[in-house]
Amino acid sequence: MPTEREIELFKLKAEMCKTFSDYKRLLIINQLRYGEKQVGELADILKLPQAIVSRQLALLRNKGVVTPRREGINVFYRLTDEKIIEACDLVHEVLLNRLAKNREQADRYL
Amino acid sequence: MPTEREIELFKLKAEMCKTFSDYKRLLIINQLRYGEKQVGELADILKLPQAIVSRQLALLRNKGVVTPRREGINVFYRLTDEKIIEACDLVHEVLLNRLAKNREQADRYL
DNA sequence: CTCCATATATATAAATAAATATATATACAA
DNA sequence: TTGTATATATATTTATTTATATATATGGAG
Repeated sequence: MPTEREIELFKLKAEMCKTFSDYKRLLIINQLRYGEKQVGELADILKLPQAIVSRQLALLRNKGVVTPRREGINVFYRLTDEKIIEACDLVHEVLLNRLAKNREQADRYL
Repeated sequence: MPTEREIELFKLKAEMCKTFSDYKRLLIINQLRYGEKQVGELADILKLPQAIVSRQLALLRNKGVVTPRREGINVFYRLTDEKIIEACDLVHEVLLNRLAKNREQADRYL
């Protein structure tokens, strides 16, 4: 049985993972892979309304996933920790493995 | 701008990440770190009702995160891919970094 | 300094999805 | 058929997403 403290940590982890549970946020994170980008720039690239991008960035920001930097009228966002990309890439691999397995399974019925 | 196919992949990734966005499911995943466990065993260890554990396992199973193995009356669950643990550990590190930063920040105001 | 334009953030309401508790169903072995 | 382990259904509560509108922050012109 986990201790209270462990449970608290798992709750924090769950909250961080929750920020990865929306594809638009994953798209945003992916855009920040190679460096910082402005809010409007993200909205343009992803063809999403500014308010949506800003809202999602706020969520990511509150959970410490991204960090803003204001430069005059613009705000640049970057990933707070590069390990976030590593984690996303691992999930990508797991997903591909799973899809490959499904494919195999499907093939057996052809 | 991402392609339709890319967006589909990100949606699948988001769905998988969504399974990590609940602390009970993270507790379950953590229990499976070193090998398979039965449903009732998990319920006992985590002090959760059987129906809840079974339901959460069903979610994880549907997204390919865990795999069941029936042995008579019992069902053993294991992680489908060990990379899941690596990903969770990365999130753990990111979280610790973040907490450390907050601590630093807090210290500056003491 | 005031007014305006631009970039970003937030508030709110409506729609949608998820979690929980409780009850019930299924699967298997004796 | 009975007991044990696991799974599912449903209703209720609670949280999340989206769209729309509005607010704030900053820099520049006059």
